[in-house]
Amino acid sequence: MTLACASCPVRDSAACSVLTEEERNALAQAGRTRHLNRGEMLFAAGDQDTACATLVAGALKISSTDRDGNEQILALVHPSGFIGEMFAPFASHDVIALADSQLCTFARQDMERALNDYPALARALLRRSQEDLHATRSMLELTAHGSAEARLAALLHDFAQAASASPCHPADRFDLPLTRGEMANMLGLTIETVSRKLGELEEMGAIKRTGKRGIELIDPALLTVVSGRPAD
Amino acid sequence: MTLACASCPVRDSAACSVLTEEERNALAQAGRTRHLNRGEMLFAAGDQDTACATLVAGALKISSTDRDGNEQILALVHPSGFIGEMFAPFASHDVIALADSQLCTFARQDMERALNDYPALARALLRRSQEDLHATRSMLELTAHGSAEARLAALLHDFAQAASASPCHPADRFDLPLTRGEMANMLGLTIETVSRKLGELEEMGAIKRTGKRGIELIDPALLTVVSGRPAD
DNA sequence: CGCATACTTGACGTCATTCAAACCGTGTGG
DNA sequence: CCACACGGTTTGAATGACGTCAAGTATGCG
Repeated sequence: MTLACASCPVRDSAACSVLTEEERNALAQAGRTRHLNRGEMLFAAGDQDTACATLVAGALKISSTDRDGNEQILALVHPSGFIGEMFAPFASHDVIALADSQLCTFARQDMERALNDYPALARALLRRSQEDLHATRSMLELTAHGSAEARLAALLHDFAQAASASPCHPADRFDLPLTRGEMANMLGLTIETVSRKLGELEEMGAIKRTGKRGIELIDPALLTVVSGRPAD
Repeated sequence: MTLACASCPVRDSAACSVLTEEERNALAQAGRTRHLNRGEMLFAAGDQDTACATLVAGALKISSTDRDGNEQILALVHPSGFIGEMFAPFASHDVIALADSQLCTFARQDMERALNDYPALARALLRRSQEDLHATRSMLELTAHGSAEARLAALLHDFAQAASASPCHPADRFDLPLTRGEMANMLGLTIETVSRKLGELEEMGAIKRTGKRGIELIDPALLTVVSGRPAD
């Protein structure tokens, strides 16, 4: 199935939004849409012919599995995000759908050609890559020095931002996009610790849990303080 | 002082190595060399007019400081490495010289122009950025799940690689480029823990310490096992 | 209803931190 | 030359945070 850019929900925010209409159409010739069900894998660490892709809808996780079989989530990918190993000979991490997802994929060689043909695309991807780098470094900052509570508070804060439409105001009510287990292994904690700290955050009046996944932000400022991160 | 690319020690490995002789000369017009003494800062988090730079000699650290004044080293930069905030309005981290260093700096607007004029440069920087992203993610992997011992072993392994001329064989003798304190705050540990674990690694026969900074790899394989990372 | 999956809660152990003291190499001044 | 102070490092003992193990509580689905 070829691409229907005209009706694409991320046509104005994805990397390809920097292209002219003409260029985009040309690129679209090489692309294919792909659907991934929750739990399905786009590619695995070690794969040699990894596709590149823009996420159109849904959510992905980038994760790695150590020798003991423990998974570690390294990053989440939201709609309009770009995935792809354009330079290394093989993928270093797994990419798996966290929810049913819609992708727009390109063969690696096509992507490489597009990078040569459309300099604006290379710049757009460079920008994204730098943003990803920042995000990853701020995770690193958190996991290296922060307590379990701080990590969880920061994660909740990030989710609140992602759940909100406006970029710099967190949503005051949202559903956790991850299970406890997924949060735990993203933060380098255990399920039990996540559960306990979530309870403590509720006790101290920062949040309120409704059901298993519903979160209401009672005191966003307190959450920010606990997280030890600079204010919004 | 303008640039002397002809005698540049990283002329074949830095980002600008993808340019033609002519393009490089044009870019060199905009560049300036700069010397930083150990401890001097290239720019600080929050700075608005950050320069871009290629490290020619020496070593830099990218670090951030939390509200309590604790520093956290997020990444090291080795010669031929590139630093620069080309897209965000201000720097998010400090960049400080770990050793006396030689840089080749460019004003941000000049760099932006070069990015437009030389598509190959944008691709080269994209590639670097992706590599940095991988490196940061593998640090993240380590600090999230790994024990103090594993983190230290991995760091030593990385140093051994960096100290060696050949890319995929670690040097069997090298000097630690960082103090205990710097290692500690890179790994999210305390000085004491680093010191103790270093002792334990020596006891178990993985390494031998000579003086305060000299390290000899007795059993590199053991080190890799302890680090929990995939083999070379 | 029965079973599975996700989550919560408690008791206990382990490992890194904290606090405190000693150690060592180096430079400075008497 | 020695005394001394200083930064970086090592070592020890006690505390505390998070992990582990194990039991118990929803919630959903056949």
